[in-house]
Amino acid sequence: MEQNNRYNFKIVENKWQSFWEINKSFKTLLDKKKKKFYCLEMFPYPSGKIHMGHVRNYTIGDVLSRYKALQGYNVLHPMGWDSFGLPAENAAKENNLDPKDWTEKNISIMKSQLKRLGLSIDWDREISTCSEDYYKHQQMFFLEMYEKGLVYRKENFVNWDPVDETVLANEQVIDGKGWRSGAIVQRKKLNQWFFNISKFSEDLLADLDELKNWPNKVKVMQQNWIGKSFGCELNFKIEGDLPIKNIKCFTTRPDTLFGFSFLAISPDHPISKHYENDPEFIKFKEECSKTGTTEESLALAEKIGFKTNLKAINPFKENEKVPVYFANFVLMDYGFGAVFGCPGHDQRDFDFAKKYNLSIKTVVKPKNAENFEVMTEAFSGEGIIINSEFLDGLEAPGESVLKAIEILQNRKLGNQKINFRLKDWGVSRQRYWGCPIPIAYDENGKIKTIPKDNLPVRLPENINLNCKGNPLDNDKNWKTVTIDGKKYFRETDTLDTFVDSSWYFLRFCSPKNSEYGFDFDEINYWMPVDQYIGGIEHAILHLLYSRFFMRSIAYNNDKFKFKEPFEGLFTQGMVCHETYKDENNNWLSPEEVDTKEGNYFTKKNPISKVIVGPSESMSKSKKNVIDPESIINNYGADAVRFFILSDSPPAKDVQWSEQGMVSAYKFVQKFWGLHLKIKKKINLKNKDQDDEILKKFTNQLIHKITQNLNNFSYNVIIANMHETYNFLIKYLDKKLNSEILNECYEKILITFSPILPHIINECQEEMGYKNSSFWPAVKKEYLENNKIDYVVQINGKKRSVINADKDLGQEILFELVKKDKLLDKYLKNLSVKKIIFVKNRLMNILV
RNA sequence: GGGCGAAUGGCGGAACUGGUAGACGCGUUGGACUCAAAAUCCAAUAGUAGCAAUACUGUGAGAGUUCGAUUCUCUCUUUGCCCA
Repeated sequence: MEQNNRYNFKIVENKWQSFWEINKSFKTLLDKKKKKFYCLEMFPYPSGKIHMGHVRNYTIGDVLSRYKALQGYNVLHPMGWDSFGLPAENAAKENNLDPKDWTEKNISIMKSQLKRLGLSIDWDREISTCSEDYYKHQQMFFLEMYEKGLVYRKENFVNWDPVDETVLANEQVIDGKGWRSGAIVQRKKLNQWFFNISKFSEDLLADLDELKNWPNKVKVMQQNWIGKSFGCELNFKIEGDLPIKNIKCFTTRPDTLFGFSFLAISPDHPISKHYENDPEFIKFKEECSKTGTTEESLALAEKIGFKTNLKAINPFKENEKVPVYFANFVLMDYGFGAVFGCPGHDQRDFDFAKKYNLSIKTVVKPKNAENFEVMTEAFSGEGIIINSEFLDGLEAPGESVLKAIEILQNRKLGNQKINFRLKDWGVSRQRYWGCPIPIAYDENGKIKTIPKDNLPVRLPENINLNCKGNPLDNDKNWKTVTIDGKKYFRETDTLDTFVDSSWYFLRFCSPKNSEYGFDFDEINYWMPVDQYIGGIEHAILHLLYSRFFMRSIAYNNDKFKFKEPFEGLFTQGMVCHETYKDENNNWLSPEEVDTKEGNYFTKKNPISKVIVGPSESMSKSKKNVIDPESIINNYGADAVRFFILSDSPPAKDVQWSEQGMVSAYKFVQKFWGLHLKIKKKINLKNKDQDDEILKKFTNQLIHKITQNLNNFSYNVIIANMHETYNFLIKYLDKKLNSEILNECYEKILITFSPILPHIINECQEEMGYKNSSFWPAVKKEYLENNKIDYVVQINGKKRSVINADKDLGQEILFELVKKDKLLDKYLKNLSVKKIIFVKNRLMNILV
């Protein structure tokens, strides 16, 4: 029965997906004889369903994995689940479920969705961070790091949501309010666990240079985040009514000390204990605690201060004494919690000085300015030092800073110092659904590590989540533990989920190892990740934490043969869609919107108009999402893969387009038609003539696709595929040599297979191609043409194209130029002044 | 304010180390097939002038280097991201 030649993707895709699953086609084993390639995409959070961002991310990785496998690499391409985290806990609360059940259900849905994309994943290596098999190793790492002194506990300020009674991450604080409760966030001091990431500041910064296959943008972002600054530690002498002799402070601009007009210290500075009982100060501190802890919120908040009776002495001018203020814009954990105020040349200090009527001195002037004075705003640009005695005339901040430090050091008033912005990583979260911290406390609060044999510290089951504060803290039964016959209380904070994702790439190398998180033989073979692929939003935190984590577990351990976890990084753009709102300003999903002749209407109410907003990255809150599942159902995985790669380079955002999707679908259908035609032609067994044109086309195609794969120009590969179709469908009308066609077609199919694995496998099977597992080599002789289109320019303008033999000399080509009728009118009656000749390319004649 | 990028037809984008700008796709227009529509196929498609051959203009704006610049340099505009 002839099925009108239509390609049934449902049958074919299902057939090959089952084939891959049954045959474990993508299972990888350590094989030291083979060159390895570790391709990793950022693993998803199991939020319910996959979204288009996942489709794009995993398609890009899959194309690369399949290509590398065809090139003969032993490819590791695993997938897992970043499955601890707040959404599970919140969903469980709302629906009275167990976070574990909710998570596992989502995983099973998303796993089947990913399988339907036809990804070449070794599912035997699947891991899930919320499973005991995973987090028990993480607890082990925690204890090892604790032993090495890389983990510690200290009191620190956090964003506290007084309604939900929980700590909020900075990004969960929106306009100073809790993202869920809407309560005004407070600064609260809590005992927290910290990873000593700052110990590696210098190393993390310096090694960025080694990461040759990282986007420069990401390296710059990490550089800024680590924030190395060169400056000086000052020890101000203090006079006043308190038993305080000195206050330490860090500054990058000691050259502006002659503009010193106040000393600002953090409200949390140790000195504050002398004001604990002062009602005015308590009021002030309360006011300060309303400001968040982010640098941004501090920068935007109004500068307020509390004046002490202390005076700080200017180290350069012993007789000059300035007031000391507590100020809300000074953070305790940067520098020493104190900054010297130079209002003339720092905007924050300027604002503060204006408010409290402090003097504003000009000590730097722009290079070419005369009689310069700071008036309405601080001048923080480069310039020349003035009004500063021995520093006058120096270029600021270059030589002036060095000179100032030199003098301060000579006078024993300060020391050169490198300061980092990077702060230690607070990993405590007052949450249930996370990895328990393997620590307990005795009755006096003394720390007791849980013995390694007692790991894992399991999360309790059937817990009441609808309590205030941390559910683990409320579970008295779980909380108490007996170790060596003695009673202890467990740490009830769990680890930040960024810890989970800081080593999962190691776990993929040895996913089943129950003794330890990984096997050294295996990680030293597979690691580092050759190509890591994910969104730019993780440019700083996740990538920096992972780099830190690698260093910390390899600290004092020489078994690691690599240092950086990710050799290559690729950050893909987002998938965008127009946004829609109805007349009442409610977001509308694309399915609710109808379009007629360029006008948009809601489907429910065809009279009401739709307001079309800009195209933005797909997000549930704006409802501008397209569900991958229904798209795969309608068009098939191959077509979805083809479309998601087609319109934009992978590094840039891509615009979702229904028409583009349809066109991708049509391509798959058209290709099947082409395949049937080719098959017929090959069966004709016509062997009469040679076919250099087809050979040349095929070789050039392989060359182009190979290059485009190497450059992540996947959108251009899609164009190459269209070109191939356009070429072949016409070319088939000619009389062809079946053998050559067969040979070329086999190669063409291989080059298409990373993008369209299902239909290409089907074609290959139909043709009986058995040796399709190697990426075809290019025959160089076909890359260069025997005939060349020489461009002829007159005075730099293209006037004609002459098709002639390759490697022609200038004289011979010029003879051809003279015969060219198109060029007659330009050359007639004019003398040739000069000829520029580029071999095999062009001739530019100046007349 | 500082740092890093980006800007090419109606749209997404292509162009190897400076050498035919606009590949490929979408959209649009015209045509074929059809009672009709969809689908499919064919053709055209940067702008201006022209029946046409063709000519001129054209890669955010302006300058520069060069025989020749989307590509290199400088200034500016707009815009995105990161940091403050």
